[in-house]
Amino acid sequence: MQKVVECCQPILDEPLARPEAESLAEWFGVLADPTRLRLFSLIAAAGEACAACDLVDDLGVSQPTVSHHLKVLRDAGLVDSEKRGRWIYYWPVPERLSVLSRALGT
Amino acid sequence: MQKVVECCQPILDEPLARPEAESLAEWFGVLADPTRLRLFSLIAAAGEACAACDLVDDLGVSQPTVSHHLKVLRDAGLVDSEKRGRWIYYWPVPERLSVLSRALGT
DNA sequence: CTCACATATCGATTGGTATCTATATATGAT
DNA sequence: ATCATATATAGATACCAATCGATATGTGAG
Repeated sequence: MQKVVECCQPILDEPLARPEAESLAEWFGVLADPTRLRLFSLIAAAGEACAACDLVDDLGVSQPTVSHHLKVLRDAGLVDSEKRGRWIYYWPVPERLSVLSRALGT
Repeated sequence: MQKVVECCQPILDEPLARPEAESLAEWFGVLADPTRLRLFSLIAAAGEACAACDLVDDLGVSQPTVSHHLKVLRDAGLVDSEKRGRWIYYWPVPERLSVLSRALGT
């Protein structure tokens, strides 16, 4: 997720080159886990959320697992976060979804 | 990919339930492989294509690997296919992408 | 200062999947 | 009928990612 390839032509339009395909596949991979999707959706629907406050209980997975998924989401730029006291709050970055949406052709 | 859950509310709108999350994640998983993305993109850009005719050479992976990915794409409903003589032709089913697009919120 | 708690990291396990080679199956051409 | 070729399957390998328990780290409360 480091090197950001300008992503991407709608995949229906012309054959994806290898680097673009790798970039896109990585992004879709972030969304290809049900726990992570629910985590993101919980954050997005709430507007913002913190792990201990809201997320661990709702998801039914362990705290380290939630922590891991939050890191993946943050690294992918799908959420942003801020530390407030002992808690870290997360909120969605919907522009990232738009990029994917566009690649899907809409 | 068997049981088709009515999919899905835009994931920004309200928390995804577990079954919907699993469904969506599975679809994104289909797109989360660079070889498979390029394969789909090649088919879509060409309008239609057959494996031996067009695909194996361009992708640089073995014939069984292409066959495997084509099966995944077909099972997911992202492509449809028809046998003509010795060849099997594939074409894209873009409506499937629209479903994902919509879940992403556009 | 100490304690409780929020979060991150570590190490291990496990399940899945992409890929290959080898081989089987199917089908049209000669 | 035989042969060449398109596709599928089988079995093996290798890698990656999700998860957990245990533990470390950081931070505010009292």
